[in-house]
Amino acid sequence: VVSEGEVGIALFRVGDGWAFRYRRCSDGSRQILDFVLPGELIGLQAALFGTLDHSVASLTPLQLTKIDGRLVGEAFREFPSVAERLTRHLAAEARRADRLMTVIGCCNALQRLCFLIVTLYQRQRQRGLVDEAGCPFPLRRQHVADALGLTGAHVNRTINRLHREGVVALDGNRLAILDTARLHELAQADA
Amino acid sequence: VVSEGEVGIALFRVGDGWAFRYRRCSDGSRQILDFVLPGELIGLQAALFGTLDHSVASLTPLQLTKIDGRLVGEAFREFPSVAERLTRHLAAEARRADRLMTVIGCCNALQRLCFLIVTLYQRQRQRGLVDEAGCPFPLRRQHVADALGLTGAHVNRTINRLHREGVVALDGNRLAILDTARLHELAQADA
DNA sequence: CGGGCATTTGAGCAAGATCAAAATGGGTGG
DNA sequence: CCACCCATTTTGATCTTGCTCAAATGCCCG
Repeated sequence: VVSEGEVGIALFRVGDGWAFRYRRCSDGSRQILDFVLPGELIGLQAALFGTLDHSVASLTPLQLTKIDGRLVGEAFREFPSVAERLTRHLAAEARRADRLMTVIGCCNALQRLCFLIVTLYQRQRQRGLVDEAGCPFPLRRQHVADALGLTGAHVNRTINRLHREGVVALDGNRLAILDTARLHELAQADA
Repeated sequence: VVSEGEVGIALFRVGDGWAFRYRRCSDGSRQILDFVLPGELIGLQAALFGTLDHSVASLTPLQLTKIDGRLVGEAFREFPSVAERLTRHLAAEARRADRLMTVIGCCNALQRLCFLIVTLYQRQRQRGLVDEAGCPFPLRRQHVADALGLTGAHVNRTINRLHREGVVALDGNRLAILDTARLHELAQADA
């Protein structure tokens, strides 16, 4: 719903809703690189480079605020604190990418899944989006699969297993964590 | 030979030699996140955050220049063009991470290997490190495996296959590309 | 009620892992 | 110059995880 393109200096702030950044392989398969949560930015790379080497799509309806990308260049000259914050944001994304890559490269399906659940939960908790009933989780099986380098069928089996064992409950668009200790133990592959 | 730590605001420039950034999983396996070529920086994340969430190790003897990480903070205030260049460097690393993650998540062993060979070759060509006999390639089989999410044994079989088919020659510490067209065709999984 | 999409499930398959052993192949000290 | 040592590469046999493909089920919404 948002963009799939390559060009432009558009920068957006997501006021509300979820999106994700992804790349397609030559065989059509998709790798989801990161999820964009409410309050985060889309297109920072474009503002810096003039091109985006990935695509962005929405997971839920988005409420976007457009920011003129040329302001980014100016920020470096006139608002150093803004520039520094942008740079930190970039570095935080890079850290998430490093962690996800490590999990995809080193871990089995169960560990990957637990990692994704834990990180999405924690990112939402930091923003106060978690309540006692859990938190939003608007991903379909296929999104989970494409984020973790698995197939939808196998993700489904693995989720069901976690459910059967009483670790998490993932129904429709909500996530509830039932056994935090066990979940973290399984996801510990990160740091 | 360099660092494995977590703290410090040290920033280094690699004058000569190769290094790599990596993370370890709980089971001891290693994911190589990126390679650091001559002329590049180590520890930019540390300079921005005060911590590094990955480790760095050398692949060949390194000649390092230490830079005071506090200068980075100052750069934002006083040398906007330097700050902007640092930010671009960070964004370039992020792009490489996105590409590598996509290949690991979506591609088979042969495609992953070709991708790595192509990207390391091209990065060296940009720096004029390639001659008619090929270019340096100081990675052991295990480094290739850990960068691509494979095992050393399987990397070896795949490299031998590429060699047998006359696509590349990887002996000791040098890489020679014999059939550029075929190699790129196999590596096309990127963009 | 019906169409379309997502989830679920099964059976069979295959790419790559695992484990261990054998073969290289430099580098080094004698 | 040679013999030895250690790391790396190479190879084989076997196994497992996760993939593939397809069918069945369920669900939402018009």
